[in-house]
Amino acid sequence: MEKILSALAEQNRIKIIELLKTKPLTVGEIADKLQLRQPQASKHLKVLHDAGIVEVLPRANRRIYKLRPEPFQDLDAWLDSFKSIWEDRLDQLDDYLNELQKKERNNDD
Amino acid sequence: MEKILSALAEQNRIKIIELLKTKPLTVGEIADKLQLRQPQASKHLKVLHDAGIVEVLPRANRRIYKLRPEPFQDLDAWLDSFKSIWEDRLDQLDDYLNELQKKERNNDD
DNA sequence: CAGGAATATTCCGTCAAGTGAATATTTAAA
DNA sequence: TTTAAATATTCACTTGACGGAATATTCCTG
Repeated sequence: MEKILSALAEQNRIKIIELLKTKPLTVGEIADKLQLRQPQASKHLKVLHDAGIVEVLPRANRRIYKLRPEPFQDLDAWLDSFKSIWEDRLDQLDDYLNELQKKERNNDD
Repeated sequence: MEKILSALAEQNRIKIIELLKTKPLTVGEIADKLQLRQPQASKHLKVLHDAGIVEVLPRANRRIYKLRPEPFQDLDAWLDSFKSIWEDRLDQLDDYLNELQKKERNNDD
């Protein structure tokens, strides 16, 4: 999970994947649309590629980059495990405070 | 989105929020469970707090940290906007390749 | 009010990541 | 086979983030 999150935790790369959300694009097109120099675009795409977030389709001397669904599905599944916190978090806090008080009472013995 | 992702993109902080998923905890408890020194725990919690991922409840000289649901909801909503890629991405690629070929044919004129 | 527990902050050193510029690589085309 | 286009890689530089150690702060308790 850290690898995916790290790869996504950068402004330019966020913009890149939001671009690719619409459709696959070549390096040059990405650099153009985001006002990036070509080497920077390639570097960011390499980070995304190493994290498995994009894949490459060579086509002549172009490289078409497109999103891979897996990391997004992984993230989604991971996030699911946090969904409980916006359902029953008040109960959790109550439980915890009660527990704390119990400990403190025990210490008084 | 970058702020949230950056805050989450670190192993120790991932572990912290996974701990807090169960219930709120104090700094000392978090440091204990994760084998972190207290200052490091405090620092990571500060990063999470600055990103709005956790909130603090002072209770005497303890600080109880708990997850805030909002950033997770935000992330979830953001991820939703990518769901299409694992539904109709093949069509997208087809479209794109057709488009590319059309451009190339035009260049031949 | 002195002492101790819990937590936060600061300082320092190190290392990873980002940018820019230059260059290498690959492929198509003349 | 030389040239040009598209992309990747390397190098040098700078900055930000992390860890460790020490210290400051806050609050409770005797």
